[in-house]
Amino acid sequence: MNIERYNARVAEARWQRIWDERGIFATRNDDPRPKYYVLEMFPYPSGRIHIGHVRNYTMGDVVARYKRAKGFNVLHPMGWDAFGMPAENAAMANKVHPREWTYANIDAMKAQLRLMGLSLDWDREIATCDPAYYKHQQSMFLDFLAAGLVERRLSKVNWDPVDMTVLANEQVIDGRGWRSGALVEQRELTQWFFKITDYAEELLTAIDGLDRWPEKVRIMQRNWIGRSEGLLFSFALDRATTPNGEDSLDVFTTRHDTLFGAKFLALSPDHPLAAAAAKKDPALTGFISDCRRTGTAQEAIDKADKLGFDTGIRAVHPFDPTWKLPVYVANFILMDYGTGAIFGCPAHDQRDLDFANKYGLGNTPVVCPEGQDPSTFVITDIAYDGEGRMINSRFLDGMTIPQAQEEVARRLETKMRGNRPVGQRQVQYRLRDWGISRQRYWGCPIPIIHCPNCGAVPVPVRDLPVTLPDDVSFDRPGNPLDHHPTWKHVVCPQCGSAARRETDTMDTFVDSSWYFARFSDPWITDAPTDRAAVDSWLPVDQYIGGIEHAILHLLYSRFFTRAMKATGHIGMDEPFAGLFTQGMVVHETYRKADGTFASPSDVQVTSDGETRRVTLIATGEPIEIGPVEKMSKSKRNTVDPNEIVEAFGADTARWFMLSDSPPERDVIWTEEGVKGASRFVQRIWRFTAEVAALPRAAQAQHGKLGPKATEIRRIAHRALAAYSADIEKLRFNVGIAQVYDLVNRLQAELESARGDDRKSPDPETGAALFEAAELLVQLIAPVMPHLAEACWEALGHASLVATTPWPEPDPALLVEETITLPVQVNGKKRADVTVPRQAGKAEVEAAVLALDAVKRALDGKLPTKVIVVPHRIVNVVA
RNA sequence: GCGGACGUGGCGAAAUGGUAGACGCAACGGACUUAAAAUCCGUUGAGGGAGACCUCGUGCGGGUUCGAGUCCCGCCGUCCGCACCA
Repeated sequence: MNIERYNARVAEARWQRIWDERGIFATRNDDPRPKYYVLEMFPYPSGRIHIGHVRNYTMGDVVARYKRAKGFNVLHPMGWDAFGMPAENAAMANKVHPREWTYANIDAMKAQLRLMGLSLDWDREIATCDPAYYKHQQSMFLDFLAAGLVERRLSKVNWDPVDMTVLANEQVIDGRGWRSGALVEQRELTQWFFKITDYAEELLTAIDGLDRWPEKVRIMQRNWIGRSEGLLFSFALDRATTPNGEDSLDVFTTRHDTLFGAKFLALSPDHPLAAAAAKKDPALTGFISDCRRTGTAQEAIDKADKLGFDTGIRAVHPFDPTWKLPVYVANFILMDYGTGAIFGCPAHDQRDLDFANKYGLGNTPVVCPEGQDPSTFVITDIAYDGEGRMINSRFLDGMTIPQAQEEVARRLETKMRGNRPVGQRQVQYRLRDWGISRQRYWGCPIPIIHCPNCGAVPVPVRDLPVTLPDDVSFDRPGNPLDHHPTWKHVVCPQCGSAARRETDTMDTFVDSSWYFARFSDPWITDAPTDRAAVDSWLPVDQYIGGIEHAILHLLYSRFFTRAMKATGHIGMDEPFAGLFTQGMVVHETYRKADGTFASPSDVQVTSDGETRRVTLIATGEPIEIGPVEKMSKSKRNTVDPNEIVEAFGADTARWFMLSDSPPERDVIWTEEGVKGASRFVQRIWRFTAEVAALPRAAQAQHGKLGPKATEIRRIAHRALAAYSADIEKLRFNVGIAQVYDLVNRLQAELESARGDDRKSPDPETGAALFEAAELLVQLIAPVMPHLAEACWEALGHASLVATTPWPEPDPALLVEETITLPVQVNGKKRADVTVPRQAGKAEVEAAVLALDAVKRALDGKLPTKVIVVPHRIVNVVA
């Protein structure tokens, strides 16, 4: 029999067209079946899809297709995170308008995505740069403003001098802009902030409920929020020493137990008291500006010495009015954590110790480790931050750290200075409010008008959206909206006087903080969400994306969902019930003799026995194989999804993406692996065609099937059960191994049924193989949907496998009457024993002890114990 | 510094405390073919043995257990995140 090779290119186009024509992936909100919302993080329209997108969307698509077959009403939408700086950079470089550039990219990428055969509901496609989308973002901004969740304040900001914009703290990596890589400067600007810190505690505690999130991400979020409990208290200052008669200084500490080990106080260089003191002391002014210079450079922070400047101010110890402490300005104190001032206890904090040693301030240990003699406990270069008992601490002596903390807190809370207590317990967070103002054109305009009389006035809702002007120039750096001749000149909606439009746009992280909600009903025009739709679809059941969004995007989305709830746009707190972070696609690097890199598509890999050799196709030049690395333009180790689809088909790419590595781990893209997947495509096609041609008995009469047919059915149904469980758990690589194994076994059954003379199997076996082939096709359908349709058709079906319910394994086939157990003697495997499934312990034991191999292993010794783990293993102990 | 993950054949990897290495890749041997491609069959952790089999083996050292890749303690190594957070 001559079976034509499966032509992926022709078949894939055909089935994509058929799916399209029948509209089978369009999702209805009024579908009564249980919902399932699967979402992959939407892409930035950079121009071409990356192989990493292929991995991401394949995973989502497998889940979507599987859940659809399982009877769920599946929402699987796609959109575009379409605002952002690359569009402006392109505008500057190529004189193309950001809108044109963006939409051209969207068109190109959409065409690429379509080639992947993803079961997406394109009717719900959204782009965040569409006024129909950002209109609602503006209205929610105003709602948040009204609800007190937005604030405008003068703030020191991270200024990226290359991109000429403000960056969130999270966008500053090692002191450099996350996109430009430029050294970030500090500037003071008036900025809009979302008050995410109002939700710090809730965002933290709710992490406990995110039980389908990776533990890694949950920990990262916890650390980012950075809760710590401590004591806020004030030192009295010796007014004779302060610049303007200031009489107290607030500090925050988590180690109030060490108060009797205090040797100094330290202020941030940005602290108001430091500024006041600097006005009277030029040397201090110089010191402070030195601190600012080293402040942002990345390595400087690691290696910078602890530097301080004695202000001459003296503070009074809260438990001893005669005990005076020097107040320094120190370069390692952060203004935006706590109060921007600390007390230093050198014996029990390494930074304080470094500082004290440098300035000769000494140290007094106040916590002595258990078992150590306090009189010999001395601190020199290494601070002690472990547990122990209090020493040298007057009324605290002998207490544990928690006891001492409690005692100090209690005393300072009850001690009054003036009409307020000296201290109070406080919770501090590292999390800071989210500054969203960006001095860019290609973003969502902030709907505010600045009026000289009325201040910052919201744009009336009837005037939304505030749209971006089209006629902008990118000839000079800075914000084109600000340069625009007319756009910002408006009248105040309240008093009618000449006013100025806010020219800042929103951080693009705002755009991506609610798109998942918009997909629930992207058509509604008078509100961001339809409450019935959004509350029925959300939370997203399975969200899939890269680990790089573990903090920012996910935390912002969690905040935004709460803010939307507070303003009536959604009915829940958490947007993503299940989260999966997939690994990257990595590739070998190829380095030419001249040190430059060669692209995988320009080289040929050959293997002569032991060693793999790589040569440049064009010249035959030998190439050095470098380490496997993240794909990047600079290393040229990228592969183009289009080329892969062209050469092998989307199904092959999809299959390979999931087959080689666990999905959370990086997968190495190899030409050999892709070819292996491609071979398997042909193998399934051939097997299915062969089975379709077999004579087969009519269905049913399973009850009296012969052993051969029963075994075939058993193989198939077991694979079905195991595979389904693997897909449920997103263990795609293991599931795929099941499929390989299934085909191997079925092929072997087919060959053995044919016998040496290549005769056709009997009709009963043919029917069993046919059923097995049907199951096989259904199993592969989520991963290789086009091939599955083609095979399904070859098996004689007029229906689409994409709309066929997921098969259920026959429970009777999952158990056998006899089972084979491994037998161990003293923990080493010596034999197998086959016993009836229902065999009791005694029966199994007798069978095992009768085995020759067991007798031999026992070597005449008597067994002292026989452990029978039912259906698992037997261990004979002698 | 703090936090986390990981360490299994030549490679990617499997393995509810229960037969370590499923499955794939690569490699080797063979079949088919004038030949190649494609396909199919076999071998493939290390060592020993003609063979049935035996010994060793999951980074290192201990421990718990009838039984440990898996659990506990202590090291070593690699990767990731955060980082002067009081």
